[in-house]
Amino acid sequence: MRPETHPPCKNCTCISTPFRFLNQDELAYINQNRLEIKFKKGENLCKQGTPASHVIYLRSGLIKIISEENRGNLVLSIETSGYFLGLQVLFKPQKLPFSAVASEDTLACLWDMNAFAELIKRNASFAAGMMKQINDDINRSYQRIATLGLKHVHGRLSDLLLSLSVHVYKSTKFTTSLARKDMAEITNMSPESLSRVLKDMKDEKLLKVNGKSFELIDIKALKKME
Amino acid sequence: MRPETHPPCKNCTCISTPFRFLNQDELAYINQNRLEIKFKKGENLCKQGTPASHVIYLRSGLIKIISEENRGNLVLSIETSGYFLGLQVLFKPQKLPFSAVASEDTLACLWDMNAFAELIKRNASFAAGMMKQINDDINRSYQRIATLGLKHVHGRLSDLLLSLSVHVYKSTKFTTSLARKDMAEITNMSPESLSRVLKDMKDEKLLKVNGKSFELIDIKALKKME
DNA sequence: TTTATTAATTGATCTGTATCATAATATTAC
DNA sequence: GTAATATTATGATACAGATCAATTAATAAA
Repeated sequence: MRPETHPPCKNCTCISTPFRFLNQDELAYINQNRLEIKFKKGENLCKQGTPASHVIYLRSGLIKIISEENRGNLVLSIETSGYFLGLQVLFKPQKLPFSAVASEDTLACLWDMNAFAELIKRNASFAAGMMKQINDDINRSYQRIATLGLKHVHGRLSDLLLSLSVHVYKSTKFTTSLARKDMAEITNMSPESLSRVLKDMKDEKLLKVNGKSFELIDIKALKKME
Repeated sequence: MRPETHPPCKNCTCISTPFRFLNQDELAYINQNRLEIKFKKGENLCKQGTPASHVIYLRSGLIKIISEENRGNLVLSIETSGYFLGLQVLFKPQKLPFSAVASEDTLACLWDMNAFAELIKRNASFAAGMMKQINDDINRSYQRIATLGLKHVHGRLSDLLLSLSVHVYKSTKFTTSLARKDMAEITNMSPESLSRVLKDMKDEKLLKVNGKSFELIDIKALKKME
């Protein structure tokens, strides 16, 4: 990862986020504690077990948040531009309970976590805005618990494809940087199962696949998959 | 559920929570918007699909937060006294994405959610304190994703027993109100599997069981279960 | 108490998905 | 271009855990 030249926070696109509640002084303060970093595909944005040092705003790219356990790793969520990574551990001084890894090249802003926490304690509107962000997280994480706990491989893959379509690539037709192995990891199934399920879906004309290019055809049926 | 007589917030035990950051006026304000309710075992504290109306503080008892899906219900978490239910949907005006059901008789304080949100937007320390509560939630929910996704039945039951021991009953020896069926639901396995796994654990002398009374013997081994 | 009802256990079988093995395809190196 | 390597797909088998069926134990009712 390497530093970049960058516009100050007050001119940044992320101003559309809870940052809009900050005044000029506060923006200047947080900008002083900011780094802009490019993470290459495969690089860690943060590492489980280390202390949290920054709140990381994703300007572009794709990351996975993973839990590293004895039995293996499990993808907790995938996130793309507009995401604030690290809010989950604000005011929790322990070691990070998760890692984050770039699934494709990712451009990010890093703010010192203490400075960030300071702003939250000074500006309640900013705090409320960030709380909303965290609540998006927790609700998606609840959704993921339900998906992993209740749905079979077909339903889990449907969920991923719909999520990529709606939240990441914003089109029913998209080309992903994710390998089959990555998709298998995210859906918590073996790559072999992923191949088979994808074949089933092609056969049932729910979608078209060509390598890493996907086109979702029967969205309604995909949503109903269990 | 029925109303109860109660001391005002300023004299309440929950004053040890982020409520300590509230001044007398703020405490009076939130107390005006408070109800104290007893939920009987089996009753809903809130229902998925309805609008969120209150933040609910658990003073005693045990509840489960569940996601109700086509395929069935899945337990997202179990919570006991000291828990704030509903923070997850603060500033998110949509319908509740989960239900909460009392697993045993539960005594709770309900605050009007709008009044609660108002306080957060006025008092940043209170906001930060509540953010910490939410972050406890999200981290436990990450943990649950990992458990459900990676561990087999033995590991999942170990996790439940350890969690009951540490967080709920605060002893290695406890008598639970949960039926086997409840425990099976929480660990996302069939009641038959639960019986078998429990038998295995007894045979391996990891714990003692007598009806609903448990004594955890080999904690270290239980923690290692996968 | 005895009976009725529900909850928990145990056994037999079935099923979804992982794993292992192999083949086909795509990508990279030369 | 061809060879080497990595990725993806397909087939055969194995296994964890669900489901179905039957039994036993516990609780509630008479």
